[in-house]
Parts: sequence; C-alpha cells; structure tokens
Amino acid sequence: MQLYNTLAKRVQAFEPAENRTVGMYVCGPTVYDHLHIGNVRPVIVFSALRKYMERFKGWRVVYVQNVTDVDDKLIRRAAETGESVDAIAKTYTDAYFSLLERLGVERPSASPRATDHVGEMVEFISLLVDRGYAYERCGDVYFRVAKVADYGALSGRRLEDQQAGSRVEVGEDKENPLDFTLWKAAKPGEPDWPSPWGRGRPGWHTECVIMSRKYLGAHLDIHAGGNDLVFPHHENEIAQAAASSDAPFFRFWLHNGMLHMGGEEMHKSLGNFRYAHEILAEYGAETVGYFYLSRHYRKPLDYSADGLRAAQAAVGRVRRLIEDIESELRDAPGEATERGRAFAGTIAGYRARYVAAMDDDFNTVDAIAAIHDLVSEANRFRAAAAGDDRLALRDAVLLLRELGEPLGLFQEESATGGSSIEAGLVDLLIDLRRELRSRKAFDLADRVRDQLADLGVELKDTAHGTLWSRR
RNA sequence: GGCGGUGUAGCCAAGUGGUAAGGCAAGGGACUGCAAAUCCCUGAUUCAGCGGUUCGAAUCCGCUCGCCGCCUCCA
Repeated sequence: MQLYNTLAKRVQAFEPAENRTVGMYVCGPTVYDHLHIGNVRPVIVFSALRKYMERFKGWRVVYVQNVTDVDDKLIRRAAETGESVDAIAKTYTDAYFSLLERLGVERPSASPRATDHVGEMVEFISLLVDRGYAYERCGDVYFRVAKVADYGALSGRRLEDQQAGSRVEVGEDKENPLDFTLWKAAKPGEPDWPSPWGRGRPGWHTECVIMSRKYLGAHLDIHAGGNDLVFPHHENEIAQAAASSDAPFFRFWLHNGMLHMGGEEMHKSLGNFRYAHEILAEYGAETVGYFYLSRHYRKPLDYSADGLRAAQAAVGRVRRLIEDIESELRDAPGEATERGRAFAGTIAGYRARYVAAMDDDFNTVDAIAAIHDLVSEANRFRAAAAGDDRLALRDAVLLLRELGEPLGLFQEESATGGSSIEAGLVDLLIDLRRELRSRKAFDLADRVRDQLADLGVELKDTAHGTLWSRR
C-alpha cells in the first residue's frame, strides 16, 4: 500500500521491512487529564490502520504506544490538587485504557511507561554525552542540535532560519536556543531519579527513542502521531537516534491533522475542547469513529454537533440494512440461486474499491463511499428480488461486516437472532399481530407496534414479512 | 521573518491532467391499512478570484483574496 511519509514529503510504497511484521510506534498520552476529542483522533486513525494491515494485508502488527507518566503537566497538576504524581498518573492511565475499550479500540501490543525506563534513559543520555552530542549545565543535560548534520530534515526547517526569527528564550544555559532538554534537574518535591548529573528526571523526547527500539527491535517501520509533533518532538527523536547509533531509525513517519473547533485548533489552553468520554457517551463509539474516518486523516477536521449527527444518520443507514436482512434471513434455509450468485459477483467489486481506497494513503473517505454504494446496490437488489434470490443478501451483510471491521463499524450483533427470551417474545408478538392485521384489527395491531416502540423495539412491515430491530 | 496546510452543491467531504465520488439535509413520485424503511427522480456548465501552460485543468504555473497551523508544552 501507499502511505504519505512526512520524512520524504510524498506518498511512498509501504511494505514491512521483514517477515510480514509491521512495527508501529504511536505517540501516546501524557496521563495528567482525560483525553479530549482531538487527542483521540490519532488513536482512532492509527488503530484503524493497524487493523486494516492485519485483516486485509495479512501482516502482523506490533503496535507500541508509550504512556508518559512524568512531566511538567503532571507535576503542575499534582501541585494544584495535592495528589501525588503517581496517583494522578494511575487515575488517568486507567481512564485511558477504559476509554480505549469504550471506543472499541484494541489495546496496543505494549504500553510502556516512561517511569519504568528511567534507568535506560540515563544510560542513553550518558552515551550521548560521551559521544559529544550532549552537555551538562547545572544538573540539566541538553542535546547539541548543531552537531547533527541534517537536523530539521523531517520538519523541513533549517537551523539558521530558526535562530533568526525564533521566539525561543535564550535564557537557560543552552549553547543554542534550539538545544533541547534530555535531563532536568529536580526541584524540591518533584519526582526524581539518580543520575551522573544529580537527581532529576528525563526530558520528554528521549522516552520514545528508547522504547521504540526496545519494544520494536528491528521492526522500525512506522512512527505515527499528530502533526503538531513533527517539530520539535519527532525531529528531536530522529536527532537522538542518529547521535546514538548508526542503526537506521523509523522509515515512515505518519502524521494526522489536527481537530479544530470553531475554526481553531483544539487546545486545553484555549478552552475550546470537549472531553472524549463525554462525546462518546453522547453518540456512541460507532458514530464517533465514523465521524473521524469520514475525513482524510491528514487534513484538519472540524468538530461539530451537526457533523456527528450526520455521521449518526449515515451509520444508521448501513445498520438498518444489516439488521433488516438478518431479521429476515438469518435462519432461512436454502441455497444460492443463479441470480444470487450474480449479485455476489457484483458486490465483490465494492470490496475491490474499498481495498484500492485504503491502499491509497489510507483513504477511508473513499472506502466509506464504496461501502455506501454497496448498501445502495444491496437495497436495490432487496427491493427487486423475491424468493430464494434474496438469500444472497446475506453475502452483502457478511461483506459489510468485513469492510467495517478495521473501521470499527458495523460489528454490533443484531438483536433479532439467537434464542433469547426477548427474541422469542418479539417473534410471538409479530406472529399474533400478523393475525390481527389479517383480520383488519388495525387499532390493536398498531397498539402492539407502538408499545413495542416504547420498549425500544421497532417493527417494520415489509412485503417480505415484519422485521424488527432494537433502537 | 522562515516553513506548511486549506478554500469543491444548503451542510460535511473524496477527487492532483481526461471532462465533478459518497454522506447529511430538502422537494416530487412509487410502495404501504397506517407508520417506518426502501426504490425512482430532482441537483455544481462547475471546483475562492484573475491570468497562463495544454488538444484538454478542480487538478500544473503565476498573482490576488480568505481561513488555519508550526517555528514554545501540545495528538
């Protein structure tokens, strides 16, 4: 498949480096608060990419996502609330995993925490100091940016330009304003660890270098995150990797666009944000997922209640088809007819379109369009076909579920199947109601339908029987 | 100042040289005891504006205008 590589600044063919195994590292949360709906975009997008690679490309994906559990924001939060940094980190790490579950997103293969790797980071920083790429000032250690020949290659900027118009404060004791902190001397009361430069804590950029190498080994295929991380975070990772070893670092760098609200980028500091768990509770995982994936992942996405409502309606259209067909045909016996086989051949074309779209820089928007065209095709067949020809509609449902799977869509079980008491009772009422309708006792028949609706069960009378679904 | 993104129907949104996908909303018709759903029909002579290249441009080039971002912690 083809993916846009920020490092190359163009779309390139992507293949796993070896053994059909893809190593993917996605920058994870700093656990000082709940995620807002902007933070959740890379979570949804890149886990969908992961699933697509697993299900449709036949690759094994090792998906590593760090948890940053020590940094300035956590320390500030601790000072504000009186809780310990550890307690805050635990609270929001748990909240994060709970959110993943409610989003229907698979857990990462590994979720290494920064605080579990401080020793390794100290060793790493020592190596950089030994090699002349880092220097100590008053207990802080800085990375010497000017020593890396192609610093700025990822973000497309040159050191000289940055210095000219830079807003960076020169203060501190940096040799160069762009030198970044590898190790911070601890102030009293802050979490700290021993190091050759005194007690302190690691800077942010180092953990990803250590952890990606440790957990992905040779499979440094893809490093992903929001495009606000291109500079300085990812640039600084690359610089450290180059300074520490000649071994190659990540080949592909993928970046998602920012979520906007009211035309501006969403930020905690701007106050224009909504918590992800609140939106999720309001609309459900399927609608939220559809909303994100109906816009190309590299472009900015504007949050809006209208957009979520449109997503909800669009998802409903597909789900209705699935529910109706399963309600009508799930237990129907019979073999595929000739006309049914022709239909199955037709819908295979939509699968091909979906794959082509997904392979083209993960164009979920076109992939979803193919799904909608498949739904239209199936609806037309459904409106026209009779008898055993209709059995082929089950193939459409299987295909919809297959195509929806990487996207986290259309996986929910219909309520109609199985042998639950509920299903049995609804079937019984439908049976009785059919009798009422045949005797033109429409007032009673309507009462059954209305009262079932109040209970959350929707009845639909069609030429092929009465169908039901749960609302 | 440096670097980058973006502007497509009422709304959302694909499409980067071959003659405008898809969704939502809206209107008309069919079907239906009614309802819901579904089907059919209705939409951009046109892709911010102007100019250029080309047999051909939403797509390439130039200029103008609007909006957003990175260069500082940030998904």
